[in-house]
Amino acid sequence: MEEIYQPSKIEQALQEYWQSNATFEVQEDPDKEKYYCLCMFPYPSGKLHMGHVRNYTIGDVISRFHRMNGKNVLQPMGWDAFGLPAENAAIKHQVPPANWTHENIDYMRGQLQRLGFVYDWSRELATCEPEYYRWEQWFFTKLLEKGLVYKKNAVVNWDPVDQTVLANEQVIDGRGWRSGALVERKEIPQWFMKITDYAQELLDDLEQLDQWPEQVKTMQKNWIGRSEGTNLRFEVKDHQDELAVYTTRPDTLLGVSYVGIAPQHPLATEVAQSSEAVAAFIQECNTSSVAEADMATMEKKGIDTGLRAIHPITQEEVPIWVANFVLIDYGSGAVMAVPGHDQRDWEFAQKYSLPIKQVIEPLADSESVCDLNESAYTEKGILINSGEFDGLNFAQAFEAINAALTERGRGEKTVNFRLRDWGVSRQRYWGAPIPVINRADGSAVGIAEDQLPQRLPTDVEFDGVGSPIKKMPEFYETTDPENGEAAIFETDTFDTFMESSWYYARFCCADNNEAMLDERADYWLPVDQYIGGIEHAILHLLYSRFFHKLMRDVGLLNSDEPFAALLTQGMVLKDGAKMSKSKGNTVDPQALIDKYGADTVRLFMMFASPPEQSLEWSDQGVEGANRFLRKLWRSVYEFVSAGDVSGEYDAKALSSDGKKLHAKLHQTIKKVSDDIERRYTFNTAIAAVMELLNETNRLATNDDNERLLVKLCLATAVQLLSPIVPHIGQTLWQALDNDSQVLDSVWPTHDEAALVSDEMTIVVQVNGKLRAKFECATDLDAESIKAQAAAAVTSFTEGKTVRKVIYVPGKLVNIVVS
RNA sequence: GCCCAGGUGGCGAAAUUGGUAGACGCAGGGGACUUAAAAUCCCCCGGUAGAAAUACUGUGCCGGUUCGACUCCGGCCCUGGGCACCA
Repeated sequence: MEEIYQPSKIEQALQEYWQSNATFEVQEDPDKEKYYCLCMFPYPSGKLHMGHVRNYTIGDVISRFHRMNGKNVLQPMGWDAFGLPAENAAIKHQVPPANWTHENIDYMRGQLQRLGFVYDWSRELATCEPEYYRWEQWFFTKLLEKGLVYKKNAVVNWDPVDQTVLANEQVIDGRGWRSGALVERKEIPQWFMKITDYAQELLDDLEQLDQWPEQVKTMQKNWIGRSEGTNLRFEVKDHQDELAVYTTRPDTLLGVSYVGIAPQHPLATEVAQSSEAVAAFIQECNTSSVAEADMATMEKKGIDTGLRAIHPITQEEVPIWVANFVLIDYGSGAVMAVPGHDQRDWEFAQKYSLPIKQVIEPLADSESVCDLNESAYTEKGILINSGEFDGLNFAQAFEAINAALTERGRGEKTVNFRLRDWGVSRQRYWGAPIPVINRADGSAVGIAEDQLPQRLPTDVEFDGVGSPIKKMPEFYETTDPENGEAAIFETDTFDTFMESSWYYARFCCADNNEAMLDERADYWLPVDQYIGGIEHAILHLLYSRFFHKLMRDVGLLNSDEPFAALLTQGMVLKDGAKMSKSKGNTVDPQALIDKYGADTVRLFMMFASPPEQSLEWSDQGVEGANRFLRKLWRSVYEFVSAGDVSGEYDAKALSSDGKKLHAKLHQTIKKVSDDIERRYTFNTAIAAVMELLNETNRLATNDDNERLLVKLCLATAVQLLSPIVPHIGQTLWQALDNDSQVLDSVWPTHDEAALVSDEMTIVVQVNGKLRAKFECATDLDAESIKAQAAAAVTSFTEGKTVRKVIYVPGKLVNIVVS
């Protein structure tokens, strides 16, 4: 073995060995316990960033760990290859998006291999390949047949100068990012997936996901937003249409003083035809971005339509206002406003001098006060000023008012979801073509299975203004398959979340050109461990869960959920800010790999913080990680140089220090196993091995029995670290007499008997403050321990009365005095 | 604005079930080795007072529960993630 640790001399050879031996190519084996470990696949943006390195190191460590624990481990890798950045790069560098994407994939694949990640490359896929997206197109036509997708109008950000649709991120301060023109809202026909049909199941099944972080489940639950309330319909004075609203607070119905409708509401559109003021207001509302965050923070404004709604209970007339904060996509696009008991309604009423009426008073035992001059009273309470409903509490009023509305035919109890259907149409080029034919009459039909894939042309002129395929008659011109009349292929492409919603399943059978999925999917799924950024907590993970249920219901799968366990990693920061090109604070992983080797980079990533927290980049921390690896190498080198020993040691014959090290070894095995498998706290696992190595090096011995102990400690340290630092792990494992792949070795198990100590430390507190500690025999009785504790702190208890003595067995005694 | 996290030494962090706050590492200080440097090894290292023993104090802020709170509860401040066309 070499005296000095030189990663450049060991890493490449091992990577080539893993590659050429297809170390991580796996087959379905019903006799072995399977373990499917998956990291969120990367968008091929050019080169790996630190977030990728962190994500894939975590996945590689977990995969290697479970492999050493005897499981049939699948760890695949692919490319989320469609998306906006390829189009931007195409404009900037005058290169077609497909070429740019493929070059990036080739470069990044090499980087992943250079980091020592072991994937089953035989399953590699890229979503921009027709072999992949054809199945997505096929699946979409199946859903179309089943009525689970439909077309409707929806608003987009429209750049009037570039004549193009903008993504939310392309709208900067209300203006198009390239043209600088004020963005307009524009309604265009788009395809939607009926995720709302699955809202209840998506909510209910969160309960099965006991290995998901609570915060992610809470976010999804709130996103789905199930509420129980009332659908009610106001008559509109001198008008034939009814105005439907949804409310979760029917108990406040008698406090309604106006009704708010969205600017896009049909009633608003109608009034605008005869009212210039209303038309102008709606026009103003149509020059804001469609992003909800912008909607929620903008100044609340409105205008009276002049129309009057008839209150369903009192028959009073209340004004109908167009309000910019009412969302057309939520509920019915209209709200009943109760300024007394809703803060937003209250502010709006204050601004426009609308009546504020109290209909709820605080419960008798409530500490809150109702002062409608200050703010709305939003808590639930007892009804007042509500006629026959006076005196009822929330639950009683909820039932009584619903009953009254039902009796009058003006409303009913209902369940509502905040979740909206998923719009999947994008007016962009670099995506999977939506596989439909649009007929002249506006109807659409799915492309027949034998005509798929509907290929995206890749030899295109790309000028960035609109999608090239929208200007290519040779792409879109076709005929109606039923009557032969002229028709056109859809030129919109899919939202890229479509591709990332099912790739995890395709990895199970990526080579199947006859079907989207086959029986192998049921062997591997669900994914046992999914790992990715917290920023995907809602959209990607919810869409994937939805897609899984769709695939199940089309008969492609037999499980309900795609990901059994989820680990959400935090961001990589530098100087307290997220590493990003725009902030100019990125660190190129490649330069570090070249300087220190892959193991150092992997070790630093895992040691700097636990995976769910953000990770603060530190050049000195990387240096420290490298220093530890050199120390590990030197420890093994010095041991090996001093001559080999073989056999097993006799634990009973060890010195006192030897016995302590023997106990430390088993504590470390126990802790590291638990830290990796259950807690995912790789940082504390590494710290534990550091402690073991420090103690091992401290045991100076020439005794052969103790040298055997040292050898086992070193070999175990190497083995426990090998999932994290596989190159040095393999090299040192061999140096310590093991003629095998450490990856094929059996993960060590601890001996419970070795953990039992005959001494323990008792902490003594007086009134909860630490005052003394002492060592005693483990089997000493409680009374003796209390007595010894009392004797140790007499200077603090003298002259005082002992009120209480608390003894936490094996840990501490707290003496309460006064 | 709404939903979800996080806040502990000079820095990254640890404390797993309410029981010794700061493990492990980085930076810094002192020492050993060396002609010298690097590398390596040893010691110190939250703050205040003290020669020291030790005492007081300390986990974003204010309050509460408890024998005991980084940990639980209420209120606030700040930072980050998401908000449906970035991925």
